[in-house]
Amino acid sequence: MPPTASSPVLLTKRGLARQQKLLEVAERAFLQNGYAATSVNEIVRQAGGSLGTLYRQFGNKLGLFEAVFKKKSQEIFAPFDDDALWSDDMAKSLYTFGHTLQHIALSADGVAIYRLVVSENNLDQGEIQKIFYRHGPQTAIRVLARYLEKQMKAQRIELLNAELAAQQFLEMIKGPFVLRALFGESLAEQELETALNQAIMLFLKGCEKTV
Amino acid sequence: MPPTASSPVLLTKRGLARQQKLLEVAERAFLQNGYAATSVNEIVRQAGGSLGTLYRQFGNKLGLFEAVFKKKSQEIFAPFDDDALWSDDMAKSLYTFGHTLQHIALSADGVAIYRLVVSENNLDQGEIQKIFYRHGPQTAIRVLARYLEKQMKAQRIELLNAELAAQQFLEMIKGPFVLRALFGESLAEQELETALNQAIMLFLKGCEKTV
DNA sequence: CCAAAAGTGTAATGTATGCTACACTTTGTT
DNA sequence: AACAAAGTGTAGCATACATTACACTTTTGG
Repeated sequence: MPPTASSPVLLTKRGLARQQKLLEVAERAFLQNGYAATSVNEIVRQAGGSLGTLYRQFGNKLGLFEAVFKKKSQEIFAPFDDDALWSDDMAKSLYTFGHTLQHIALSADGVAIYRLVVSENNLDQGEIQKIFYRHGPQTAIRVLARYLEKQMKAQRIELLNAELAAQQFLEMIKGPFVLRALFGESLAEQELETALNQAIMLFLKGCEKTV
Repeated sequence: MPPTASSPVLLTKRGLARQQKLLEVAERAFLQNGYAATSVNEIVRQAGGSLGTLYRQFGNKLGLFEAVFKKKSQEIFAPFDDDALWSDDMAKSLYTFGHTLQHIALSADGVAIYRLVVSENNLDQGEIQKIFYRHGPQTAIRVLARYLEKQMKAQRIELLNAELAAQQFLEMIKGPFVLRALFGESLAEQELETALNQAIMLFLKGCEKTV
């Protein structure tokens, strides 16, 4: 019987310590090797404790994965709850937002999570992935889209579709690098900078109001 | 001993037929389920013939995968050998190029191959993936980049980096949809159209020469 | 302080996998 | 015709995996 909200598992001090250690080891394993290639026995061997504890706490392998996955995707996208980056200086706002996003999306953990999302979409009929998508990228997109809509209403720019434009901006600054990051190439900071600057230039000139 | 160029396997008529059937079945299996989740025994069961034949012809599972993978990625990116799409009407050229690319990259086979590339990069130290990247996306990028460079030399546009701009254009028109396509959502033609039009608008206005 | 629950350790179960072995039949070449 | 190579079918090997079982010790709450 997997643990649920209606029948939670009571943890001792030791059990809690074990749970955290399990999550920590499991995170490293899943991010490094993916879901299928990760062995539950190996996780327990590294984390200490017992197989029974893992199964009592997480139900099964998928339960453990979900726990790791939700925790990690929330951590990764936390920086976007900050509304302080936005001003009426569009170039500056786009720069700080873009710079943050680049370094999140292209970090080791970022690409590892991306690989998980793309790889394992037959686990829960893709439900886990959709949860990630809504908590993660979609949040970032929405923040930017709202900002762009405000600038549209203020007659400073014109666009066919603000939400789409937000996605397109994101893709311009990270898209060209994700495969390379996945292949393990190290990206020069200057490359990211150039992509960001060119994206901002194209974007601002491209949608400025032509009176 | 896996078959190589220096010691090829001689095929009978029956053997050739079996090879093609094996490739056909294996392609479907790999694209659908990925590398690890595909069973060699199951492939033989569906294709007919014998396990021994498969191993004599392809050496091992990875050899079969390579054969399928190279064949399929060449097929997919074949349309870009055509130079006839390019004229000095930039909007029109970008539109036809972009439309083609969208429908290749977001097709069922396109996203399936993409998933393989992202998922299984620990097989051959990622060599297979790099081969794909150079044969596939990089070809498309280069064609567009050359065109943009020509337009730059003709003083019609200005850019920091033509190759990068080409990648960014590609990402603008396909990036927002790849995850959704991977999740199995069906994309309305009109959405793609909007993305393409907005990308062209942003791009052309964004880099036009300001005299 | 004492039952009940939680944690531990190890072993076992069942299943699926890639791959090899082998005895046999079919095919191609001289 | 005959000989070697290629194809077939089945059976089996070795291994790895998730999951369960069980006998035992530790912790917790009344």
